[in-house]
Amino acid sequence: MSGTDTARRLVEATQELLWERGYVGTSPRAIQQRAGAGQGSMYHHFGGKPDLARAAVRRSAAQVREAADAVLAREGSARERVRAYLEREREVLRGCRVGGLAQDPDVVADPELRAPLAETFTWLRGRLADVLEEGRAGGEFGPGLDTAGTAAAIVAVVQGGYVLARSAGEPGPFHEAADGLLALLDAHAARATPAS
Amino acid sequence: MSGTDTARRLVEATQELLWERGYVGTSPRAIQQRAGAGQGSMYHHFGGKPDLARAAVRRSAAQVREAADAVLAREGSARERVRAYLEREREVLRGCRVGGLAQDPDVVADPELRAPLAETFTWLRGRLADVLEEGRAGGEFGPGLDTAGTAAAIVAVVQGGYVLARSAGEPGPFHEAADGLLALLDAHAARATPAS
DNA sequence: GTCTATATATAGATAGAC
DNA sequence: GTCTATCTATATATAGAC
Repeated sequence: MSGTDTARRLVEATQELLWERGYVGTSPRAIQQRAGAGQGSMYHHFGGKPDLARAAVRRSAAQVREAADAVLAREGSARERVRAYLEREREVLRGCRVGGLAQDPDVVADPELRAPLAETFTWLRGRLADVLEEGRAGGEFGPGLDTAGTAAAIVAVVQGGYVLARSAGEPGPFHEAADGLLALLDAHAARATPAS
Repeated sequence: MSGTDTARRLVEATQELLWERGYVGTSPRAIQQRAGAGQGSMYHHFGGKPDLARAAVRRSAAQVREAADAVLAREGSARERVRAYLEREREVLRGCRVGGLAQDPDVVADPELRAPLAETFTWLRGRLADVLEEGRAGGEFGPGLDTAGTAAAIVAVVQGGYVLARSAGEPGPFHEAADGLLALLDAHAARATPAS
């Protein structure tokens, strides 16, 4: 079972390094050191860096989807669940474990590496669209709300918010963008239920 | 003058490579080959890769600001200028020359490399907020429009739209997010001038 | 200003002992 | 399963000739 444990540690170390340094910035040597595993060990369990990266990216993508679903499945209005999703984000300056990899040309060029990214964002947009649709059906938003487009905008604001925050060196811009989007969504809610 | 020309070609080659492969993925060797310059030439004009990268990032940032201002300074309503900015984007799958660098840890860790990114997005958010403010003053939007927050959301949707598009392998998600945001903004416009 | 030679470190992996 | 030795290529630069 020690072997299985080593394989798991190698994948986890790769996940961390991919998050921090991207694919091109992650070396087999760094993975081995962080996992506390030797070279022979790594090449015994995995075919090499691309093989390890594929396992790591699949796992990170699954974790991101799970974390998002945990927030979106909570009780509350659609507006409240969207707000919770936008404000759930932590460690803004670290960026997104999955979205950050889209910047790497070697990732987008490899179908097996890119697939988990595509699946994650397709799923997330659909999940958010479902939440918005529930809200619209319940009269929370006006009937004209473009649920699919709004869902795509929400996901984009989060991913772009990371870019703005990392560029600024502080998390402020992430929250400004998220709050700005929520305020726009509230205008739609106000139309459905005019203020007293 | 040949030296000046070589220096310019080195900077331009570095700009292209930073856009395509990021900082960590760009080698001095690749820069020299793309610029058609020798090693001695490169190290005569620049102190090394970080020095060259600083010049290249500053130039790319200035070009991005110039291109954005060209669109935002055009004639038309605020809504129309925001739409023009969102739809101006080309070559979506290549991403943003400036925002893409925010993913690189070596870029955000170097104050001189990160500064042009911070300046670009601070300027862009302010420029968009000004456009929205003009629209609000002219009665185009309701008085409750959060111009600064909306501006941040617009910039984030563009940067995040690139992430979604590159993840998907096709530009569709970029445009879906942009259209979704515009539709939300239109709800605010509709409140200012109720539909007949 | 540009060229070629040289130098150290790391990337990424294979081979074979244990 | 893990370890050490070894290997080729590249990253990133410096030195000094021309």
